Amino acid sequence: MKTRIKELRKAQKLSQEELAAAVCTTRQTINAIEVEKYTASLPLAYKIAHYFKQSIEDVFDFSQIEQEMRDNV
Amino acid sequence: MKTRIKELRKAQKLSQEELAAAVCTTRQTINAIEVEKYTASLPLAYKIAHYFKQSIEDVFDFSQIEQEMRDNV
DNA sequence: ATAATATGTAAAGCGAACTTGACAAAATAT
DNA sequence: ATATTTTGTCAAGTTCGCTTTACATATTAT
Repeated sequence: MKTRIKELRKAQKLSQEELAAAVCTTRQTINAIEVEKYTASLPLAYKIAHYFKQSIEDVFDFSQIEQEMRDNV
Repeated sequence: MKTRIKELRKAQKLSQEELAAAVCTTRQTINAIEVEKYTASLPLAYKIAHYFKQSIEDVFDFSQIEQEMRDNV
């Protein structure tokens, strides 16, 4: 799933490790989410979005899911 | 995690099975989320919230997570 | 140029999210 | 009262999110 995490993180000049610490997870988890290796859990998605003072919908891109629902997959 | 799913579902007079079909999952999964047996994934949370034309933050209750972050757990 | 920091990735392992099939109890309809 | 629908739950199995450890490469600082 595409996200704006890298963009928001860079804007604050934070490393993956610093963001990880801020949301109580590991650098590898942040990296995996940024490079779309897997999708964040709901609680982690909330922590990340909230850290950047944004809504989950603003940080995570659900257009593919909407597409799936349109296609009734 | 507490949610407003049951409340929203009842307001529309939907069964768990009907909601499940609408968001492409199973009755058991909807039930498990309603009775807080486990937490929805991010994509499923989006589908459910979107189905009710609400934001994820409006349907799912993150107050416990905010509490944890305050307590720095 | 070299040291330090940041990023990408991989493997092994654990628990959580989800599925399918099934059964019983509760609620609703006839 | 009885049939139907709805809800709760359980067990077994699969996949996914996440952690830890580790190593290699890339970027930045001195």
